[in-house]
Amino acid sequence: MALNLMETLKGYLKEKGLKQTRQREVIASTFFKTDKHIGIEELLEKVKNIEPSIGYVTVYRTLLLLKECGLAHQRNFGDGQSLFENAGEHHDHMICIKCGKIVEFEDDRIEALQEEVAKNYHFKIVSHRHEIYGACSFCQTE
Amino acid sequence: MALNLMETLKGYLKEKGLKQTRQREVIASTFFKTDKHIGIEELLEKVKNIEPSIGYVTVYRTLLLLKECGLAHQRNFGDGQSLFENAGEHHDHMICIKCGKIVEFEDDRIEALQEEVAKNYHFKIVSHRHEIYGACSFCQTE
DNA sequence: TCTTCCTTGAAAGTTACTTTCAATATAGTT
DNA sequence: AACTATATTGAAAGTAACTTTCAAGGAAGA
Ligand SMILES: [Mn+2]
Ligand SMILES: [Mn+2]
Ligand SMILES: [Zn+2]
Ligand SMILES: [Zn+2]
Repeated sequence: MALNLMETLKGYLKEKGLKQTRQREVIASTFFKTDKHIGIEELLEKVKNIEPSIGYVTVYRTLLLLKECGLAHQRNFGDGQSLFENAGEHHDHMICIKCGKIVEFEDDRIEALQEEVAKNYHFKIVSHRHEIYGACSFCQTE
Repeated sequence: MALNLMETLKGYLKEKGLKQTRQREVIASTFFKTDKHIGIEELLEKVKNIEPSIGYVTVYRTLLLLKECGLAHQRNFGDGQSLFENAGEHHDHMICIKCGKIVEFEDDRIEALQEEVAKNYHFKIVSHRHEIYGACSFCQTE
């Protein structure tokens, strides 16, 4: 999988006249191996273990690049910082306001009703976000 | 309506040992008269027409106060700044990414399905946000 | 190898708040 | 009305999380 993703990235770079670099290789491959929602600083810590000279800005720019070529999604769950995740099937999120746990969900019935609502207002959907905030199963017994 | 709202605010102030001031009166009454989603700067401009000496910070703090006593909701539609609106029936939003128009919607079926999803994950809902981004009816003919 | 254009990291800049602080304004008590 | 304790205000300073700038260094086609 990660190999495929890297190939996709390389194809995009070539197509846009951009260059392959050690930094992009390290940052992207580390990101592709991550299976959760990760912030810039946190990803920076990981890549620094491999290549200590890499800076915040390069991680930031590489994540924007991955987003641009459709390999990453940027999320904002209200705590002020962006989290990135590997692109995949569409889904929405439930966020625990006590422990920060993020649970992904997807419900085709909700998606369909959403389409219906938009249609009623002659509104053409480009994207959406549906976030549920509350207490996860572990955090309910205070 | 606005009178009732002002009374509610005054009750809250008294209850918390806070004070009634000319600034709070002007800011709150101006806000209560606003029927759209309004930013701090924009509300500041309005109140300055009545009381030019009022500053940004007082508007900011008063909006937090209104939020605290349940008379205002704070929204973030992704453009970086907060918008406030008078509290009322729960609803979600569709935001036009071309002209910025905000359309409110509410669908009990979606709300119910959302409850169902949360229940499946043993997740206790505290709040949620469901935002649809796209083109409003006016902005579809580019 | 040459040369052009891209990339990098540090530092500076930006935005939208958020906090601090000294002066001033409430409002309950004489 | 005067007194007093506490809250409020506005200007200015501080913060957080990016975002842009720029000079030095690194790809990659010729
Ligand atoms: Mn996700
Ligand atoms: Mn609304
Ligand atoms: Zn939790
Ligand atoms: Zn529009």
